[in-house]
Amino acid sequence: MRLMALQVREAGEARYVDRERTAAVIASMIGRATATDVADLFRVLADPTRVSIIHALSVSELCNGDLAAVLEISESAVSHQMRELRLMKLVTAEKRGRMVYYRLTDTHIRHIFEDTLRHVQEDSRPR
Amino acid sequence: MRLMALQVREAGEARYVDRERTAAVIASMIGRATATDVADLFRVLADPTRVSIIHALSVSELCNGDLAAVLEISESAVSHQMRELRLMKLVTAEKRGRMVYYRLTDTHIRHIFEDTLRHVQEDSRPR
DNA sequence: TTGACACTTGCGCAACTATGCAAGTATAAT
DNA sequence: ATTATACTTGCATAGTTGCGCAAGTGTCAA
Repeated sequence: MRLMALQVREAGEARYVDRERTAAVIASMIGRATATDVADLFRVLADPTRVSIIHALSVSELCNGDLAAVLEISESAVSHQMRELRLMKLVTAEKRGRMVYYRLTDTHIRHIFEDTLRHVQEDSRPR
Repeated sequence: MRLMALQVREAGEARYVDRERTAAVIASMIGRATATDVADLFRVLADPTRVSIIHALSVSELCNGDLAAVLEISESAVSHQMRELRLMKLVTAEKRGRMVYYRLTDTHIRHIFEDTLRHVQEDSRPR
């Protein structure tokens, strides 16, 4: 015998809610902190400049000046972004002489990135 | 025999560039349009509210009001975000009566999302 | 030492984003 | 018809972001 509780609208309730469905959702809900952590991670990848930087570094380690030259943007812009990428642990910086060499941190973020790049390139093929 | 062109600094050049390394990077460079496409995709996932919405929809299809109740945010906020998610093809909307039911579009974005959520939850375990 | 080079950083601002509010549309109930 | 419900949307605004500029730090050369 199955419980029939499809839609019990209680009097005085502010808005209609499907209790059966929402109960399951609420049970497996992620916290606001977790949602923010996930969002922060994606946010680092959500800028064309950083996307280009990450792609370039997936080919070779590069110093700040190399990145600026390759991407044709200012060294300041690169430096600002590298700070963010370092803070979010997506790259590591190694100082050699007066240059700073950047390298991708070996995490699965790298795979997510390459995955998505491939996906986007496939999608825009038949255009 | 291997070409030795490690670092040829030309006089009057604005800034030092490692030509050997940058040549390889430039050859496989992605265009600005592609970088923007990738960034846009990540940008949709780069907000805690949208992260929560996507997670909720990965459990069950839900209408606007259900989402507002479950996430404890306004219906307006949900609606604004759903517009974006629809535009970016992450969800599909189906109108039934006066409700609009949202469902995740079945793409690999879904996998990227679940992958990353798992990753973040692992990372924050030993805290 | 003095100077050039490679990079970083604080400030500021233009551009963008998330969402509340209030008005609007579509559907259903009365 | 009127009214309630479920959702959407334009506008306004507080908050955020990317990066130019100019000054600052550390390293090497002369």
